[in-house]
Amino acid sequence: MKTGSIHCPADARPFNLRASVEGGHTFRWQRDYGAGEMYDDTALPAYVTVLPATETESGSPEVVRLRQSGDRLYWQAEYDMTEVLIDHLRLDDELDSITKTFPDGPLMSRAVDEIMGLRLPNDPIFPTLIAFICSSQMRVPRIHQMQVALAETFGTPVEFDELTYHAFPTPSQLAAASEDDLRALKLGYRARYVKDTASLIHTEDIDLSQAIDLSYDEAVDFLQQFMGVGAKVADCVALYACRHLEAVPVDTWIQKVLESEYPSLVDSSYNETARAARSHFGPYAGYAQAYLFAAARDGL
DNA sequence: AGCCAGGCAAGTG
DNA sequence: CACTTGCATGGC
Repeated sequence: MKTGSIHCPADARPFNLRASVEGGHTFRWQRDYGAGEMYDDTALPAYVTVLPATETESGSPEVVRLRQSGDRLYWQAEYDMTEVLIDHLRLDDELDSITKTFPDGPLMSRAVDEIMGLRLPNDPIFPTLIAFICSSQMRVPRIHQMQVALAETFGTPVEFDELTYHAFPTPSQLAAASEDDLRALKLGYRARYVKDTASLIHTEDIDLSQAIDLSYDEAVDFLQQFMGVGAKVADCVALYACRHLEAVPVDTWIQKVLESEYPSLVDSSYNETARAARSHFGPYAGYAQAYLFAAARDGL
């Protein structure tokens, strides 16, 4: 096992790992109570994820543990994860410059003050697509719980530091599950959507990574071909996995924020409201959305 | 007990 | 196109 640390570049500070991985933007990280030695000098939790085989040098799923101490991130893995983590956690994003592009407003100012350091993820597309299909009419902790159940039931086990972790299932592994198998994991009516989406991607051998190279509009159209993916879920996947930072997913929380703080942006149709929000919040509108979402959920 | 949660698909007018 | 309805589950 290798260990190492990353110091955020001066122009990319600050960083808030907890806000970034527990805020509902990614469902891939779990608190890791097995990482005893990572708790030596701090009360902050350690986290663990399993990178999909498609994202690793080895071509196999790889475990990564992470803990923050000040501006430094400590990691444990089988090989050097510096570049992978800089990419996945967007550590090169210059948050000061990004937040300066947000329009002024009392709620926005409070949100940036309180939650500064939140970074959007660059997550793998398939797990993100499934997670946000599961997100419909669900609360953040239960969405996370479903992803853990999917990984532990259908994902490839990976040994690390004498413990067993599980990668998120591949399209092939999920396509092999029956709808009843998925309902047993308490996915409810989303079970059919997950089954259909995994099966389509597997049988047609669809390359999801093309959504990164498409324009935002094209990416959203591409993503909505999948069962259970409407405008809002497509916006989430575009933002959190396809690097389209202008996407503004308008969920019930953001809808309430817009109604109270930005009423002129609200329209009866989702697409018109989201378009108005993209236009108003600028090139990093997705980041603005993330700060407003966190502020709303924190009751600011 | 009822309402709501990071909505969506299918049906109708 | 706009609007309505059914859908699983669990916490408050």
